[in-house]
Amino acid sequence: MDFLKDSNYINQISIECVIFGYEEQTLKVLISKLNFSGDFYALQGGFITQDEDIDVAAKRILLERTGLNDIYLNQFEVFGKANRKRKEFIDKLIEANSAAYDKNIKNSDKYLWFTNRFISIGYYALVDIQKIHPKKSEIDASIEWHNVHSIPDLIMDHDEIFKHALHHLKEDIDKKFNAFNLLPETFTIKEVQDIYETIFEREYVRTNFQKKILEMNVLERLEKKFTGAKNKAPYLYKIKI
Amino acid sequence: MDFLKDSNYINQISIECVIFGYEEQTLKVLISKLNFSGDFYALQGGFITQDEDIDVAAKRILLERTGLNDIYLNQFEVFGKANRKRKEFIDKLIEANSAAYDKNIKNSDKYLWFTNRFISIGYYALVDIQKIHPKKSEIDASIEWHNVHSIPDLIMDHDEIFKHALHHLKEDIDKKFNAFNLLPETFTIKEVQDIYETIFEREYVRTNFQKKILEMNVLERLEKKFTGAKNKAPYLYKIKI
DNA sequence: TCAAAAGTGTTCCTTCTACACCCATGT
DNA sequence: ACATGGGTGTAGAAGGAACACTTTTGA
Repeated sequence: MDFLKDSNYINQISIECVIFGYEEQTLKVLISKLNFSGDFYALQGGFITQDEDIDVAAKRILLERTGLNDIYLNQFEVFGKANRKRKEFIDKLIEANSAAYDKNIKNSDKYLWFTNRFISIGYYALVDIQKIHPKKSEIDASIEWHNVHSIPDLIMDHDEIFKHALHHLKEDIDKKFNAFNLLPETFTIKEVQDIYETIFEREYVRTNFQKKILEMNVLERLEKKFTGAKNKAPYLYKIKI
Repeated sequence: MDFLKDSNYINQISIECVIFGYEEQTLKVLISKLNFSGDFYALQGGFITQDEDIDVAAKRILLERTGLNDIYLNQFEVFGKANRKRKEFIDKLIEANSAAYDKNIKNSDKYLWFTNRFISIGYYALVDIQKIHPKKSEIDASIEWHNVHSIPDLIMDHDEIFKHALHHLKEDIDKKFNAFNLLPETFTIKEVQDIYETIFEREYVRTNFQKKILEMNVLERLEKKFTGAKNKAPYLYKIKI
């Protein structure tokens, strides 16, 4: 936790990123297991330095965890209840790891900084799982993709933040044409349909779905994709610039 | 500006409220003229105390300015550019009011606190203009309703905040059925139509508009409203609980 | 009984949905 | 040739827009 020394973070504000990825008909979210005894799972969070736009801070956090710079990102909500403190969680963590900490930790600057009331700005990100190699931060024991339907209990109000992120994703997806960000640069309509069916947990009629997507007029048709399967090769598409 | 002494505000976070009202076919916004030489106009802002939910802080700010407690409120966006500082504005203000301040003000705690970088949480509120009597805060010279099409230049990025608020209002209005909050408890469909036509700057066919609103199924029909006009009395409606 | 505005019903047109049909591909 | 899945066209259903018609009110 020595990163506090070097940096010049704004007090009492954090960013929480809900990073969504898609793979094998499954919508997934990137969750860290913290590097302490006890099962502590968390979203990807971080802080904002004094000379950093909040959007830039969010991108930095994403870069640290995914290695990618140009990730699709959406600020969706601020979580600002007065009782939003890490105190309860940090105390539990210290208790579960009592061997590692001396008794005076609760008087330390770090402890006070961390257990203060925090306001969190929620972002959700959409990434192509194939393109990234999740990299744990210094406080993570591991960082892994979890099916959105089977995530572990998360610390603090991260469960709520996650649920709200998913809700906003569903609301935005047709308005902002952003589902394509879950796919590689080029993709077939079928792949888009799979994503929609996964996210909205319903089926779409193939032929109508095709029209709906193409009528959005945001895709550019490229060459055909020959997969070796014994059927007509589908066209590849990419997002129009 | 002595309020800083008493309170225990969170540093570097503020709330900015865009308060919309409706009157005489006009959408209006409540803007303060600050109590200093030079024409400084601003949205309704404030800070968050350490033990206060952000939504509660926004409500408190609204209560201070309008006297109303149960105002419709929507958090719509966070403004967090690194260069969001009041410094430029405060310096201009001090210059325009140099007689009132001694040379050392720029070393004062107040000056440092205020000119720091701030992250603002944007809320918009919808109120019935008839119900409130705008009350200026201690730094206001006056507080007045302005037609959204002719607001004065605002300080800092308040122009941008206002524009984004209006944009979000338009997006939300059908989704959240919130236009009714601009009206008294009971109202006629015609009054709702006037609001829609004002906000979206287009006309609606009366008969179809009536159906659209009633089919939302959020209104309860009450008795008729006899105005004395020589025409059929329209029904009054109120929002279903 | 007339003018003005509210409320209801009907027709027309656009859009969405379901499905039939044809096309390309590899075995 | 044929099984498989992609792409296009079309008829029917649903939803929205335009407008005619009826009702209510006060003069």
